[in-house]
Amino acid sequence: MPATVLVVEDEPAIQELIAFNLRQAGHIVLAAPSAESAQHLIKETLPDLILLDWMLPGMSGIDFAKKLKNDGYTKAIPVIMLTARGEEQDKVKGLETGADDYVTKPFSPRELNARIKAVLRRRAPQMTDEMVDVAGLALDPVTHRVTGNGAPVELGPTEFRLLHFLMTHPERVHSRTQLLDHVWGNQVFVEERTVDVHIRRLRRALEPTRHDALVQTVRGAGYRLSQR
Amino acid sequence: MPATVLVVEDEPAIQELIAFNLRQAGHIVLAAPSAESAQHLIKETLPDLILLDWMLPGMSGIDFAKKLKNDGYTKAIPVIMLTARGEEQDKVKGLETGADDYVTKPFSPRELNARIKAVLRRRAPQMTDEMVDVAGLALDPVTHRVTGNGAPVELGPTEFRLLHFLMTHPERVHSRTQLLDHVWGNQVFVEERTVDVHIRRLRRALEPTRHDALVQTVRGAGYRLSQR
DNA sequence: CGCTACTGTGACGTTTGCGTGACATCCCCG
DNA sequence: CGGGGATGTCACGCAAACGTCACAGTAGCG
Repeated sequence: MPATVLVVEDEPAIQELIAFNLRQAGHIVLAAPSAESAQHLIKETLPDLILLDWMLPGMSGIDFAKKLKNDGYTKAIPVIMLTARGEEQDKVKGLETGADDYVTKPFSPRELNARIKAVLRRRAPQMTDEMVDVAGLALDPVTHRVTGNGAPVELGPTEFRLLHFLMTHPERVHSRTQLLDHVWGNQVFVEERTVDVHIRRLRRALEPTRHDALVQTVRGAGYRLSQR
Repeated sequence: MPATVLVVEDEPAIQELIAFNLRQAGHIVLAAPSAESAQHLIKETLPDLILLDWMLPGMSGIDFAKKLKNDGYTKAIPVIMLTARGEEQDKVKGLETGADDYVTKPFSPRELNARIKAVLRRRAPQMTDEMVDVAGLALDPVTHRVTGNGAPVELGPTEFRLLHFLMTHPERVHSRTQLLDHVWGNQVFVEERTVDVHIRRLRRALEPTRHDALVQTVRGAGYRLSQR
């Protein structure tokens, strides 16, 4: 899970250290030496997380966090405070301002990464998890099981997501592009023909119970899941 | 009797205080500062109990409780309200919304723990302390013993909690993240792959009685305890 | 009836996720 | 303080899953 992280830190040495570790962990790192430059970057790039130094020149980290809160950003963007001392008072203050967590310097890279992961995890959206049933074909996102007239159906992860999407949007024709967006995620680049192959694999898995007929091809347009 | 408790409280100081006491009492604590984040956590982790602040930013505790009731959650998950004043009116309102108990701030840790114990006992007699049995694999939380077809099974503490959680939530697929939340508690920061290793150790311990086949891998999703 | 554009299908090389053993560290108890 | 169990992390290897291609098959149209 690569994330875009904005590091607001005036000390170049620490800045570099943090950035290096984050990049090692696969994150995309944006750096801002001051609160002012940070504000611009936030508006422009909407990072997934902000690492905010407790002490900043001009405007203190705590004031900056308050400002972010007023602007409505902290609701969307988690903030982790970096503080030099581990005093309880600082912790409480930091959390009061809307920070989601805090880390005391010096910190280990592992701890920082772990906390970042944990904070991001809390914000991650989730998909609907209700059972879907179409013409005897049943899919349960919770148990991750698919049955055709009661008999178990074996599917790979991608086939599962593909079927889930089709079943939650039946009758409607989906272009290959749309399917790539919804099933693969719009950040990935894969050939459109890849969809064909997965449709094929899905159909094959549904063959034993004749449910493969539900997956219909609409020439020149895409695919559709019929309800009958 | 360890239980998973979700604390919905926006005040960090009180949040910390409650969490500390609950962990002392052996509970696993999940924290949410707002109603929104709480909703996500509830769906993800299905806590055994919810401690709900009366006053919350954005949505009041009472509204949130109503929402939970409409979603059908309060039938399964007990709710204890935290209210600042002990006025009779609040109590009535709170209980009307489906809360199972209420505690007035400030409260003593002892009182809170007692009420938690009472609510869990009253509301969910089968949940925490009862024996669990799945396909000849029996786990007794009270004696802390596990047997496969009568033969004793040796487990470490973590493996025991892991198996207990899986057995009390069978069939359902749990992501590594969810397992970390439930079995480890979200205050610890460990790698997700650690779950794999403990699954491995659990399987090895269950091998002699062939019960290791119950612990199934769902590629790209997580793990599941099959009932067959 | 034949041409063309589009889709089905099998095969193949690559990637990714998971299982597994080994190792370092921590913590408890003697 | 030292020894042993429990735990977290790492590295390696394998197998499932994936994406892509080539070619066969089919539908639609003039």
